[in-house]
Amino acid sequence: MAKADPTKDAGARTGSTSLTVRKSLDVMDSFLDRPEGYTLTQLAARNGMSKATALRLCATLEACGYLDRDERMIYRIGPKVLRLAQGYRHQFRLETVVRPVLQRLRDQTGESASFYVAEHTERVCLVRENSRHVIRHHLEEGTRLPLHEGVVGRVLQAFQGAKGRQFDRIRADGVLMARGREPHTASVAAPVHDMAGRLIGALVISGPYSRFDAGRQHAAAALLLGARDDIARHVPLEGDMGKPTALATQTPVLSRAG
Amino acid sequence: MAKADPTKDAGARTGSTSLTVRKSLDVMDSFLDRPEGYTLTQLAARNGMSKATALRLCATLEACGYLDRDERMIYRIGPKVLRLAQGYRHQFRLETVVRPVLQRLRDQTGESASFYVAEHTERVCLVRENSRHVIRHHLEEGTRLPLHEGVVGRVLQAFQGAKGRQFDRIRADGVLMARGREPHTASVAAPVHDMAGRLIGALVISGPYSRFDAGRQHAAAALLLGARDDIARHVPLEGDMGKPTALATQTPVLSRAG
DNA sequence: GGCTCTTGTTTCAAATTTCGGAACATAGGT
DNA sequence: ACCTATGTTCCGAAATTTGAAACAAGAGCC
Repeated sequence: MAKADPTKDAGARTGSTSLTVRKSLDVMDSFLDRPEGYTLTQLAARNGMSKATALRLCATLEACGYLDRDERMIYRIGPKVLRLAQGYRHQFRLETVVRPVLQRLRDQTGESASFYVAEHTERVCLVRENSRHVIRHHLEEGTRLPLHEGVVGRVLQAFQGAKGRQFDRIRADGVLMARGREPHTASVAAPVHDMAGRLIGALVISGPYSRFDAGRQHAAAALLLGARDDIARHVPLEGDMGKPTALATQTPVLSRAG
Repeated sequence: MAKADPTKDAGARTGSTSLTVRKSLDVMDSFLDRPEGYTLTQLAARNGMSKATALRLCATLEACGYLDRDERMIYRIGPKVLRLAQGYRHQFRLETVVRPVLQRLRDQTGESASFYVAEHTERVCLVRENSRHVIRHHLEEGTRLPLHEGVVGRVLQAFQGAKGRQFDRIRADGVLMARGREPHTASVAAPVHDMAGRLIGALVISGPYSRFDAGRQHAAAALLLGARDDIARHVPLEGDMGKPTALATQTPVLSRAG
């Protein structure tokens, strides 16, 4: 290679990663900003490589269906991506993406983290990771509570479009921090939407007010927003895999190879 | 490299393609058969490479979001694919995928090729490539005809679920070859579905019966099936980009880069 | 026409990067 | 405790990747 890239080791944590493959994936990523497509020269310039290199990478991506070229020589995202996305949707289960996020939230805050979905006039706790403290806000997965009660309830109602100054405020803030439904508790909740903006459910962190004070609530709120985006990034559009509730009820995936 | 792969030049037509990148894409392709995921050893075995190599490739794909690894170390399709598919849908226009296919069909058969969609009680000729012969079946794009007339009309009705022995037969055959709506013409038509099985429209090849005889019709029918699959592979699921008709009416895409 | 500027493509030798075997760490199963 | 399976790291040999430059082909302009 000609130039020594100072960011070369930035991407490699453990083991090592293939430089060539990384470049080809960077090329693919270019299309996130600009789905309309690029000409070869544009791609080469954007990713800082010679036209010769860009051509070879693009030719490979095109041969495998990951890129497509129209009659004007414009590179576009190829149809193979559609098939992969289909496969993704097929294996997708909300729980498997939500649970690791909740575990991280619980470890970061020390308090209990849960994910709720609205169902008719109730809200269901689909996934939950309880705090490890002895004194904790404890609840079992599957618990159903009235939709109009509690911090999560208000958040879900707000982002279902409920009217009123209280809900306007929640929508404006994007998060809700408040004393909980039960005494001595405090909760921080935020809605989760898919990439198309449809409401999926809500994340909550709950703990005893004596420990989970205003300062920690604010810290939790920031973490919550990151977690929300992380989940949103994994949720496919559409309801062609059933209702969110059904997702958690599906049978476990993973089978052995053949 | 250790082993000399005899299929090495098979994928490289012009210029050359990157072997490393191709391998990494082969890894991605593995997930089309098995969206539930693979363990590292499975992937290495399936693609005939050492675990060390598979690990390096997968690590790169994972670092870029194209693969994901759950707590059991199972590799799955990553969320980046979702975002790319979203970009694909955004730039997708039915016409840009249909027209090249029609051009190829016209060049292969010598006759006129068109793509129709059903709309209420009519069928609309969205895209058309007329034969280059002086004697030809000629029609302009945008022409609207009654849904109940002609070879295409019967095909569209059949795959919209119309009842009757005539339509059962068409559904069973998958193609319809017959004398056309007008005298001295013959047509071969086949339906086009998306990957979820929803009817998109129909492809037709039409010509003067004196030239477009039974033999050539059969040849055309085979080509039609290939073209149908080719289109289907490019059409995203859902109607979240509007009705098919709207797709052709959209303003041209392609703009300059910045 | 002739000229220029752009784009996409091919070639080639230098050298960086990839490759796989083997050794290692860890976990699970018997 | 043993044994097997997995995922991971290391290393030198070897082949691949790389960019510059030259080439072909258009588009635009004077």
